[in-house]
Amino acid sequence: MTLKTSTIQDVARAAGVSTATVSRTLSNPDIVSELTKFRVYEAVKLTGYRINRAARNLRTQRAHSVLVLLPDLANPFFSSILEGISRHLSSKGYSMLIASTKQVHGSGERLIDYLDDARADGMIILDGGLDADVVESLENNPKTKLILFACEWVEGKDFPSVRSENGNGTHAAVNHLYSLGHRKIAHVTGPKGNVLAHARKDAFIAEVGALKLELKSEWVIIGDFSLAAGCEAAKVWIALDDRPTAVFCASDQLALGFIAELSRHHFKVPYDVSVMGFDDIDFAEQFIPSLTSIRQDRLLLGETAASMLMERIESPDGTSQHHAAVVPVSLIIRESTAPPR
Amino acid sequence: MTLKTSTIQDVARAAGVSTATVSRTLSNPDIVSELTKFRVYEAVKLTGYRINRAARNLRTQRAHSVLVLLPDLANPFFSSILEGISRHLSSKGYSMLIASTKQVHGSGERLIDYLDDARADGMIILDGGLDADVVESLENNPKTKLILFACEWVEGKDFPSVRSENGNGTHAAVNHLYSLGHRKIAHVTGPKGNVLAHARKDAFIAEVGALKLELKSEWVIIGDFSLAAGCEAAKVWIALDDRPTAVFCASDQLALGFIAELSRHHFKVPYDVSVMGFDDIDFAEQFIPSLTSIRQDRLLLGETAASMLMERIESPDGTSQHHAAVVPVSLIIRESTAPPR
DNA sequence: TGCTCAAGTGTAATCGTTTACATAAACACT
DNA sequence: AGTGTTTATGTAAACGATTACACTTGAGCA
Repeated sequence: MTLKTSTIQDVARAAGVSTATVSRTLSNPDIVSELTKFRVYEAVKLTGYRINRAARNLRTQRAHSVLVLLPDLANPFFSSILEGISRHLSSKGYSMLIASTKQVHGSGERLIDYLDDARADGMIILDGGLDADVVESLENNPKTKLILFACEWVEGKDFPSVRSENGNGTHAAVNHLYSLGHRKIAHVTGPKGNVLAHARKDAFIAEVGALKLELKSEWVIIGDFSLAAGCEAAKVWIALDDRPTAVFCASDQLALGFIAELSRHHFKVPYDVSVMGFDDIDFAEQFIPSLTSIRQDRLLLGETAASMLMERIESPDGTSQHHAAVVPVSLIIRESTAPPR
Repeated sequence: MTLKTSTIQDVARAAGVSTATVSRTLSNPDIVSELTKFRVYEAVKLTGYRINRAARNLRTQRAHSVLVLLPDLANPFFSSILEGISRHLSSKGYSMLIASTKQVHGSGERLIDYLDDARADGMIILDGGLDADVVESLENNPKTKLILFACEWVEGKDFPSVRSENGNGTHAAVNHLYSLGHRKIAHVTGPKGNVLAHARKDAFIAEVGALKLELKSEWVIIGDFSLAAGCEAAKVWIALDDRPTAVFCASDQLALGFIAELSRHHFKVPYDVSVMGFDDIDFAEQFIPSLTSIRQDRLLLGETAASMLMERIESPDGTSQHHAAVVPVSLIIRESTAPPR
């Protein structure tokens, strides 16, 4: 075990060739003769050579890594997306850097620094709720082409993005409830200002309109995607004079909180009211009752995001690049929805 | 918006000083005169200079980043730990690289490469279930001092580590059930071969022995930390002739699956049986019934791990380093436990 | 005055790669 | 033989920072 790791010079010496040849053998073997290749490989084995990435990164002007930005690291919703991103990146020899927008902001760092200081070649942002000035700084940077939004996006801005079919999902949800016989359907929304919340709410209202269903304004309950907001929404529902027979929640967490709170007040799902969510998180299946939901393919979403970004990183002049991708969702029917009483 | 980012040379020129002075101003301002400092800062502003990390990393022989290895990226259990790690790292100007042991292994890469090729200065491993040959390669590397296990660890090996008080937690759990009046207590374990599962099981058996409680061998049910295993364990419990009145599960997911399955068979928790978990994940509070559990402070665990590792990275010769840390746990009493009928 | 010392700055080597350019050998063709 | 082309390799200049060392001042002091 040598303490000093060996360099390309050591390999060159051991193989009796120049460093250029070693480098070529390792990164572009086709242009090197068989005999030389053999010698170099042997020398690599002998010396235990590992390429020094810092040196390569400096010389190639590439960090060989991508930054993923989450609104909040502690939110389990993102873990599968990360898995998808990571899979694609590591298959291309790239590493995945992670940070939370909150934290970066709090520490006085600027997001764009990651690109400007050559720490990352591109970034995937999973947070549509960035401050306007931050978004502007991202837009005006020369490397703005290397920024991609996944899952969420920024309304009115033209960043490349990958998202789930929020409209189609909402369509499927409302129609599922409709076809069960529900005619009075409520909606619990995500947080005000969140693009997903708005997209789903708008789609909900459009869909209910298309089916010519009654929709009282108090049947659209403002929430924030969390369990706690689901509990609050349940209290609101309970207090209604004219209660909808079905509730479509903008997230599974909302739906689970909703059901939990109802249960504390001795309402039974789906007997007293049908409830469904959006996302199909792991717990949706195990909850009692198990939750009808719209499944987002978070793994695919992550993989798509990574592959779109890699395409941009590797094609220098942005020719024929995909600008937006939409990942399909599917309706998963479980126990929490049933025909109205 | 210049396309080419400016270098330290540009700043030096703009400030009318040498690159050495610019570098000193930025990294060691105390030794530079006030006037020069002012000039350099102005020049930095003027040029929009951002340090190039690749160049610095090469010159300083530091990656200024740490690798965190998870067994499985899609497991939400780890997200708070990551948050804790990330907080500490970014406060020190370090970045967080993430990979999953599965994936690294699958791609034919070796874990130790991250250290050997200067991609990371150290690593935090959250997976005690590495293959023996992988562990050996980590042990025999000259940089082995820069590897730290968090949460889980490898039995019989002497890597630095941070973990929760698994013994104390188990003690608190069993005594909570005992003090409610339970005398027949079952345990659903984590997966065979997992260090946490073993630690908790051993502590459970010891504790039950200390209280001189009866313990039939079929009251220790082998699980694997998952919701699904919890369901299976419930079926086993139902089939017992002599059913324990309380069940201590080695994870919250197990406990929730256990309760869900019982409910499908019309058993009521805590009326028919008390159930508790370990971890205190977010859902524990919202589940119906809400779950009594042992809370692990995952944020603190992450922060502690990061700070121990940073200490090792920054002290070159390993003087007076902490080798192991234990993070306290606490008993959170909720609805899923009650006196036996 | 002459000497020492400290403070502040500049010069240039260095980190370990990649790659443009030069060179040399081998081959094909007239 | 002379020429052009291809293939394989070497030489050396980058990439953009940090830092050991040398140098220039001016102050302090006998």
